[in-house]
Amino acid sequence: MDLINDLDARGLIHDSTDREFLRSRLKEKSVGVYVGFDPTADSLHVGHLMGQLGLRRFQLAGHRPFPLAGGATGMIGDPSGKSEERNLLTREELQHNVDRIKSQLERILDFEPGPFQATLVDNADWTAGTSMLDFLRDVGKHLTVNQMMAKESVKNRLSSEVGISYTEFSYMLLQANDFRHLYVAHGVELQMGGSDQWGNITAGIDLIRKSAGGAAHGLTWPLLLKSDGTKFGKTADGAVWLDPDKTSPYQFRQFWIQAGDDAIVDYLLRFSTRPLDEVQAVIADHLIAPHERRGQRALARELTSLVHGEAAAAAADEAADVLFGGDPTQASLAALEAVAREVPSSRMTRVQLADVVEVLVGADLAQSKSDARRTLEGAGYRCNGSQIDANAQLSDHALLHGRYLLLQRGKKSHHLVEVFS
RNA sequence: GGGUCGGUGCCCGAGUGGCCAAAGGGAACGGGCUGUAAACCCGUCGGCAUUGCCUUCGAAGGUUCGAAUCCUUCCCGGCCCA
Repeated sequence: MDLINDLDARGLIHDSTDREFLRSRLKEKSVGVYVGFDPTADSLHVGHLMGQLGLRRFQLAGHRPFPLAGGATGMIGDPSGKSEERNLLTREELQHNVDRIKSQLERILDFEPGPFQATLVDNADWTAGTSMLDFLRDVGKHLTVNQMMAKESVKNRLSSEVGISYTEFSYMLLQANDFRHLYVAHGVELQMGGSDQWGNITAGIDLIRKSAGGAAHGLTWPLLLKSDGTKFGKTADGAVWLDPDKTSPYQFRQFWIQAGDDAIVDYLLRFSTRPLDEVQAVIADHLIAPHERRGQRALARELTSLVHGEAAAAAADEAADVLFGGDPTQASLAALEAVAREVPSSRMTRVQLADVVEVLVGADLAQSKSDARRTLEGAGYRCNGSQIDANAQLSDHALLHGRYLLLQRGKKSHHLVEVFS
């Protein structure tokens, strides 16, 4: 099966330029392909995974990926998919974000020298030094305002009350210029992105045709929405980040584990980089017994391993076994040490255990003492797996392996206390 | 600038002098059921405290024994007029 059919079967093609032409082009040579990532935060999140994995699929199929960090475009702000004008980041914030994101982009692709090696680029490198006059002559001249206003992203904002600033209106030109630069400098002839990027991509294709006399291609994937229509990748706690300091490998794993049955089949197809027939086997296996969530487990393991490494993924699995699987008092020391790495923990003396309410607040398992008391009242806490009440003496519980107490609020909040004397 | 309506707890939204920490709904959290799901049922949902106390109803003052509720000034938003 060729790459285009593979992407299509996975539901990853929303729109593309001439598909047959693209298909034959991808067959005849190793194509340079780029995806841009905007440095609006100091970490990428699961939403960006789609772009990173898209590049990975191309690399695995023998093409050359160019992840792009938007050091220049981030200065402006992409109006696509945004209903309001964005606030500009300071240069310092932006530089910080670009640095952090670059290191994340380096994880998923292969940068070792070779015929299909990935190349990380930053559009600030070829944009920052360009003068306004040069830009207007070299880029602006080739695209008409008429075309620009016809793009969906611009049209939406023109008809809304908030309008669009000249700055954001210009964003498209910068992105078009990026595409042309990569086309000329590295032979990149395909740009990919979410479906909201279609207008920006075609602007680049136009620019390349008019000013460089070349044929470039575009491909977009459907933007992922949750079944309730809200943005994918946002949980009640906020975004699910790729940065382990912002979202731990354990939490990252849990995000996928907790995917609903209605979504997981789609997620497997779109996020797994395993061969399609293997993915389909996983799906078939999953559908036999959805309640066992084999699909969720498989995808969680694959992605956690990809983003955080195999060791962290294994530790996260092990920690989850202890937290959700069974009796903590039966857990091995190694498993508890895995838990200690993945859930919040603290060290306390035996004496500090005396006041249950204080301990729960201190462990961040209650917002206030009142909250702790109320939740105790409602049998919401467990210590080492057994429910406790307001009169509980934590020191009565045997320490796990002579060291730990595992506190739990409800089913999903945990805290490990290491007790020393 | 003139007029008018409004600003209440995470959100929406009742409340027009004491019975108001403030109805109701949603979100959230906990319990039950379950599959670490959905739906559903139950409970909690300002803080501190073992009957009580403290801080909240845009802000600051004032009236009153007592104010989210009345008065004054200010700030912010909607609508209408200029």
